[in-house]
Amino acid sequence: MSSTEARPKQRRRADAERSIVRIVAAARSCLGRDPDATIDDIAKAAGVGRMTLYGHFPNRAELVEAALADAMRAGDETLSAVDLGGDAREALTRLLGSSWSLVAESAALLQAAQGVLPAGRLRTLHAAPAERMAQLVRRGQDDGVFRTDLPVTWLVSAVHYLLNGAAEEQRAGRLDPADAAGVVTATVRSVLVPPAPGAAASS
Amino acid sequence: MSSTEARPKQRRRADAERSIVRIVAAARSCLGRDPDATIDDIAKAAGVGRMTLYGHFPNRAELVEAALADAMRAGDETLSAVDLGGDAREALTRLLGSSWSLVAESAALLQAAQGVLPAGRLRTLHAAPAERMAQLVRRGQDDGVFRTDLPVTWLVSAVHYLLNGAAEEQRAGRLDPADAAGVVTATVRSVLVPPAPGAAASS
DNA sequence: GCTAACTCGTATATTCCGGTACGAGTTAAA
DNA sequence: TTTAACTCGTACCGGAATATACGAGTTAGC
Repeated sequence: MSSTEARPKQRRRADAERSIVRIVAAARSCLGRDPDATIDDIAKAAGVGRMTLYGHFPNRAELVEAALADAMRAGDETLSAVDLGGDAREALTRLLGSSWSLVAESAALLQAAQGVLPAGRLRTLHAAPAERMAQLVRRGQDDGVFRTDLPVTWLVSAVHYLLNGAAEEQRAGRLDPADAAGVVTATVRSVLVPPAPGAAASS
Repeated sequence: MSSTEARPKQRRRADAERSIVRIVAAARSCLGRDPDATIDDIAKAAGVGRMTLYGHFPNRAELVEAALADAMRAGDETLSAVDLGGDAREALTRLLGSSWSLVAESAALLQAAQGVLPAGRLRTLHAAPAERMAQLVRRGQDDGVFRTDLPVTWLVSAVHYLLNGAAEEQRAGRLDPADAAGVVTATVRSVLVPPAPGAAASS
């Protein structure tokens, strides 16, 4: 229910539309690098005056919300192209392959949003990709290839934390970007696949 | 090389000693809840004036460093009591059992430190527990019960992210504190134990 | 070409927080 | 008991960042 830019139908001049697009893009890029980039930084990166920015976004919170929403929308779009049929484990590999780059790009953005957005707002924002993953997990469970001894919500969260953690490692230079995707999928897979039955060490 | 409180040998009056202890404890508690608690909050929580605090810690950074160092020292102490012998998987369970509560308490503290401390400083601070875990992982690998297809540094990091993630889930009320420890160990175990050999779905 | 929408600089207010200055009162310890 | 260490309030400075005020110039769209 934001009053400014969340109206796609609202009549606006073409240049204003262009400005908004550039601002949101700049916000994604800047916040993707530094979670607490300043409004000024973003405006500069967008090639626009700070005042122009304020003309479209009443405050910082609504700006990062718009940026995050845009990133999620774009991400969900790419993800929707992934074929989730067939063996759930292979589908997982495909889904992660597409997800990884997206997460790596906007991990810091999410962190930025975390400090500004009203908590629950965040969850609704990335409910879509989370649900996509949850569905895949459930199907894998039904097919008997994914573990059922842990709650689905936790499994999805765990995947989320592993992805974001890997993004951080990569940004810190402790994880070679070339290996990253493979490492992530291998790790996540072993979280979802049921533990080897005979390998139990204790009760 | 800090000049204020990092001298255990320095002659100080008993009440000063007491103040410092209370301040550090308050810092751990406050920052453990809110990563950007203000200096004033901490002073109040310690039942001490802000000026007293500044009398012992020249600036915020050194305060959080002291708090983190104290938390790590205490943690490392408890962890050193854990028997890491025997089957590596059982040792892992024991180690996680002791680690979990510690992590859950000071997850936010670490986040606070992340934004203030000079990057590398952080790593040296919790080098001890990380090394402890790394050693266990390596031994498990040598014994053939832990996977060897991923770099040890990543495995340790992954465990770290899972622990902190679980702490966050618990704090958000999405993970029952009663189940948490079990869930965490089950998840971590499946990350470290080699993937079931026959279960591979694709190349 | 007229008008409203848009751009955008500068200047300023505000808020918050960290850190300093000063100084008086209090207490531990020789 | 004397002294130095410690406590601690109040007030202030400074920086950084968000947000507002004003007003002049520019441009899209009818």
